[in-house]
Amino acid sequence: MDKRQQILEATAELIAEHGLQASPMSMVAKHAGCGAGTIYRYFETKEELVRELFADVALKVTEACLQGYDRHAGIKQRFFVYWGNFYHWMRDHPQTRALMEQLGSSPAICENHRQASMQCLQEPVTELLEDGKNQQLIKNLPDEVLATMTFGALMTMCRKQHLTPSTFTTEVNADDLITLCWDAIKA
Amino acid sequence: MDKRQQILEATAELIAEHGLQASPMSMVAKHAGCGAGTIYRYFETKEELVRELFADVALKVTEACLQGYDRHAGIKQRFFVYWGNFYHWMRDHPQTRALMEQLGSSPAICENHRQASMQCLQEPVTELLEDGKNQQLIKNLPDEVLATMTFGALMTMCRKQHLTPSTFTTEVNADDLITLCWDAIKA
DNA sequence: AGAATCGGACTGAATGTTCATTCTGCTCTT
DNA sequence: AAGAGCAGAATGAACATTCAGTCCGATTCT
Repeated sequence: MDKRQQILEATAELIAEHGLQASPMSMVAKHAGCGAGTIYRYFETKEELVRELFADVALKVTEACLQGYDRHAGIKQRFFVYWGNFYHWMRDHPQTRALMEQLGSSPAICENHRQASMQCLQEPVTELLEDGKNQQLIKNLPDEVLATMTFGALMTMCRKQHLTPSTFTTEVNADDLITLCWDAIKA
Repeated sequence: MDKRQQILEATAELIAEHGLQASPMSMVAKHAGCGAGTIYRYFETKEELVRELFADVALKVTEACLQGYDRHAGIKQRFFVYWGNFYHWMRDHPQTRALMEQLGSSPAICENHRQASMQCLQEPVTELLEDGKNQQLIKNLPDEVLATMTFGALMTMCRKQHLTPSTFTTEVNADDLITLCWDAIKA
């Protein structure tokens, strides 16, 4: 029974559901099954709690994205595996998605910490894009541009599907989405 | 000297800079050059203020997107004009962008109000996409998918350029971005 | 062994702060 | 001098954080 982990999980659930500003420490405590003071044995402040949570989540997502990812496979296949994993994870874990979005643009986390936490997520993509550009399979634009556009497109799709599923009359096919992204960046 | 407008503008500036939860009414009042009580002559609650602000901003963005947009021009040209306008506006008005993102996923605005406010922004895009699909120029996927992916990609690019301009070593060319999006959705 | 003591982990009421909102009275305008 | 419009202090609720004490397993003492 790892209290620290329990607190992180409780915080994740609450923020995903109610948003950061509507998740008081007292509620986090109740959700985690501990007293309010206990949280402060593990985290200096609410801000630190949130920062650690963000890092924790970024790590989990990275892990998910790399499931079955073979650094030495073809460019296109790697692209589909990585972003397919990303999309599925985000679609199936709306909690994580909401969390990353809440915290991704919240003044509660400074830009440096955010960058650091997301580093691991970016790294494989950068490598992939560089390889692709060398093989002239991918447009010759900065990695950050290609990565950001793909990330943004998929993330936004997941958000929309979660928040207003009613706007999508038919089932959305994951492969169609990744293909869209691939067509966008391919040379 | 329209007080109501001044209050809306002050709110916009503060939320864009500090975020919603860090923009107390007292600060809004100071920024707008009025007393705290005065705000309540124009808006019932903070929530209503924020809701109106969102609607106001969505309208302004729509207007910007339609600059020089000709409903009867070719599909590709319409696409470039509309999303080019969108991108430039969002890039050059980080305040508006931040606002739309803050309020776009804030529990402070209910999903219905959000939908209603964004209606006007979606409408021309839907028409464009339908026409494009009829002419077989555009992938046969639901409008919402195509629109959401484009919107998400560009919006995220603007955010990233604003928050961490340092990640972009070279100047980002707007046309490259729209081309990316066009390649994504074209048949 | 059993009693006595210690000390770290934990609790939740208390504290002080920050806000949204209200209210009292002031200031123009007519 | 009446009334609309406004300012800003006052109010009360919500919250992050603190703290005085409780609990319990381990350690030392008899």
